[in-house]
Amino acid sequence: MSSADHICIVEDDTEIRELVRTYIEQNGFSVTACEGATALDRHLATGNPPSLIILDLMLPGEDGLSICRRLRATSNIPILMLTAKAEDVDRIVGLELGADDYLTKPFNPRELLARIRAILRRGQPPPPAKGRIKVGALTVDRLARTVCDGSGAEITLTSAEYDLLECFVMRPGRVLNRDQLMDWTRGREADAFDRTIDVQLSRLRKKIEPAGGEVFKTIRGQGYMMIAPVSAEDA
Amino acid sequence: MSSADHICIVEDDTEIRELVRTYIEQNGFSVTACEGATALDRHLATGNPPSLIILDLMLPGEDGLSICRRLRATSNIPILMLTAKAEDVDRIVGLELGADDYLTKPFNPRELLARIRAILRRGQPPPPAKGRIKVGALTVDRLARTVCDGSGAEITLTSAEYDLLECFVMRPGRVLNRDQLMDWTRGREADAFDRTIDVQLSRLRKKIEPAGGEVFKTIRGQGYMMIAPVSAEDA
DNA sequence: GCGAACTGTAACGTTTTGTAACCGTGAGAA
DNA sequence: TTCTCACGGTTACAAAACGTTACAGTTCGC
Repeated sequence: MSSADHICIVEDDTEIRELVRTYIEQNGFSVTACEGATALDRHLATGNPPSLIILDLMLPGEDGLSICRRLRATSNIPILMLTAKAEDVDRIVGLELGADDYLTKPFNPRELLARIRAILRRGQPPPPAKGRIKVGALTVDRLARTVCDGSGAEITLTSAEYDLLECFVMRPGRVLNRDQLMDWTRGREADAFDRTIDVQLSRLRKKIEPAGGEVFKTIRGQGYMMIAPVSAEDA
Repeated sequence: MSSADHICIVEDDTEIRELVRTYIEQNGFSVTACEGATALDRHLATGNPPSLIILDLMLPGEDGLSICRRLRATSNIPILMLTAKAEDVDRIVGLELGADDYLTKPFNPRELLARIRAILRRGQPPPPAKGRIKVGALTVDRLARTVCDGSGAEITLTSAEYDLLECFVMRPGRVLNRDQLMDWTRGREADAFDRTIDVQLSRLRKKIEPAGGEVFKTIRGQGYMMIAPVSAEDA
């Protein structure tokens, strides 16, 4: 989640709206507050889409359900629904319409923040556990355990190299430390001066970065992160 | 994916269970909803295996990880795991216990449907059925215990070679270690420095890979995996 | 009993991997 | 700024795992 994440809140009750705005601004997000559908549309029309929309269910004029349905027809911006009553119908309908999460009022602001973060962390839907995944210019096939470059030619990786790559592919955009990587690839702890992961990552880089551009970023003192954009390949 | 695809959902929370059931039924699947491991086992015992099992990670009694591991010992039915916490994803993907995909709650039903379809489209593991099975360019006839290449010409395998091949055909996409293979083909344990399986697999490769392309992948330190796509041959 | 085919064991060559060593780089201190 | 030092990148080498071949024991049909 970048520090510049922008959140849009659509809520008619001024008090709640400003409360939420203040709270999440204090926590490092930039916020646009909208009173209703019209203001939201105006904001979206600026061509600067938010990372997340918080949408009240009950609104004068066009209600949250309708807005949600309308947004979903054209966009995938995550939506967090607010509902006044914890009625099953609302939950069902809300989720069916494509909201990513919901919260019933009154809610704890920290709960709200936690859910915002959870949604943003999920970010783009995680890659499928099996099947083909695009990583920058590369294509990773989890069934065949192979990697191909942009032209479709296979890049031959050893078992250990592939295992390491897969760790990152399954957790894009996260910093993974050496202990975790050791655990996932070898199933054992890394002792203090173990450089195994560094060496393997060096070997992996040498093979795939000529074809895939910069794939890994080293986070000094912490570990490594895959920065190439990841998406499920649609057949 | 046939229109009669049957899906089994194992989830203790009644609300989510029924929500999912309703949603995927509306989208053309038939559904069996199970409250826990016991109900699932009962359903599987009917001898009418589902095309896919949706499995909640957190269950009272036997949990999802355990069920998944247990199912994988004997079957290839695709499994989609549901987890409440993003951290659990590490357990699912890290522990390699054979789930085909996963989704974190709360999830968007459209996302769920997309993943169900993706898994079924991959058409992963076909029935451990008798009859003819296509393995990449090859055709394996389990009744006659024969293998033919793309042109229909028979590739003569010895008995041990065929047995070994069949182990993989019955469990495509899974890593099989030497102990398992030894047990299934010879019915005995492999002792520490037994290279029997390696030699047989080498002989098998030499015979079938010229005709079938790359069929087996060596997973260093673990065993072998069949990566050629497998499907039941339609008559 | 004989020969051919099959299979397990041992041996040898190749590839992969962990360890150690060396060097470059960047961040913080002086 | 320069110095220092911890950290990470890379290479070299030895050990481990794997692929393959040769050979000898076994089985099976005749």
